[in-house]
Amino acid sequence: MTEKDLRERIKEAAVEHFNKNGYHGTTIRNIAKDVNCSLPMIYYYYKNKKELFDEIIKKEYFKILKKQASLLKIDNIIDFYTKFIYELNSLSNYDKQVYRLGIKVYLSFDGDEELMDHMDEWEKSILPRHRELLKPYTKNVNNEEAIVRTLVHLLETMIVNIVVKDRYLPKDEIREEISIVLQSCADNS
Amino acid sequence: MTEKDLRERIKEAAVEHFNKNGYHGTTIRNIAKDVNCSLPMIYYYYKNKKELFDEIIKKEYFKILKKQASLLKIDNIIDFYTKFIYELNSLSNYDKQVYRLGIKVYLSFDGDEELMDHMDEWEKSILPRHRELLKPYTKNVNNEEAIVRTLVHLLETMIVNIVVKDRYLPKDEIREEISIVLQSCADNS
DNA sequence: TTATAATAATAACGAACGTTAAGTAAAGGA
DNA sequence: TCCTTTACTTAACGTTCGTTATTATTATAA
Repeated sequence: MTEKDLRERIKEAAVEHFNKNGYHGTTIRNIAKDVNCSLPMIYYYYKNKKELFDEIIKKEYFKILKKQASLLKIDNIIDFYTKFIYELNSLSNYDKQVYRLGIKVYLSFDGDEELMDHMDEWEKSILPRHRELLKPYTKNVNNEEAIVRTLVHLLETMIVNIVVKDRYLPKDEIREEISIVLQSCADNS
Repeated sequence: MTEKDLRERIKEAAVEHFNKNGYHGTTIRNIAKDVNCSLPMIYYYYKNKKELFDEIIKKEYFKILKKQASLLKIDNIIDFYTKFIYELNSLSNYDKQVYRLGIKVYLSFDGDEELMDHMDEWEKSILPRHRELLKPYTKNVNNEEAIVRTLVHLLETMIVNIVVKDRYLPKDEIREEISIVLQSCADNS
């Protein structure tokens, strides 16, 4: 009911609606009804519908990505990646929905080109980051690049399964799959 | 201009619009403008917007999936999966867009629950089908299930890359990644 | 030729959309 | 006390949406 409160509640309801019905399927009226406020209050806190959507992607989504990326404490590389994926399972419902929305924009299923460009920047940093992480373990291997690519591809699918399809992935299944890809260099760890 | 023609042209324009703007972002008026016909002509051939969308998914999308699935002519398993993915690159533009739309529904990014259920049926058949395909090659291996799962996950990402993100995946990159996952049982081939 | 069916367009319907103008209620500082 | 700012509502705006009633044109078959 008080100041900051309502603004936040609007954003949370917006995430839910954008998630369920997409940008065009979401109406300001439905959001207002959900948070039990009048329609113009949304325009009181956000310039318009697009700004509300953009704030969710640009602030909330990237906040989650960066938090995930800062989890770096590696001893065993397979443990690390297993944990990296497994912890997505226990993301809060809100974070999961924001993540889902972000993936939707990333796959150009929603949002606009400007947001897409924003994401491309991030994506370009993914492969090099994992290559760096894996460097100590791939130095005795001749297909380093392919292994990094395969791993990143595998991680992507698991992320989609957990976040987008909202499935629970057991820790040992995650570990098994990562091990299969990294088995050729895991001996060096 | 003649009978069957217009109906088909409407569907093709619809695929493009649903793809670009989602179900709610697509308007009958825009489709009509694209095919250069009057607005009610779309209602002449399709009951309403939803039926137009449903026909694309239920008929066109599954047609593509089934065509893909019938490609079974295996001698070498890695060759087979490489070809299976590689040929997605040369899908026609229309087929690619339909495929993309289907994935969108499959990820519950568009469409409704009824369509989702339709897809779940199909998805349940995927893992067993690949397990069957791989059976001759995994009999001397103790983690058969994990390998099948990993492979299917990897295939999914590659499909998304080609069809959804519209990227070209070179044949040798595809083969490399599949080989990494299947290396433990490829010796038996 | 005439009747019938298929293919098309014009114009409009009510409903819902994003957005805003105008005003109210409460709170805080001068 | 009065004034300004903040938080909020009612009511409406212009537009666009999905959809349809009505009518015109063309093709086919009798």
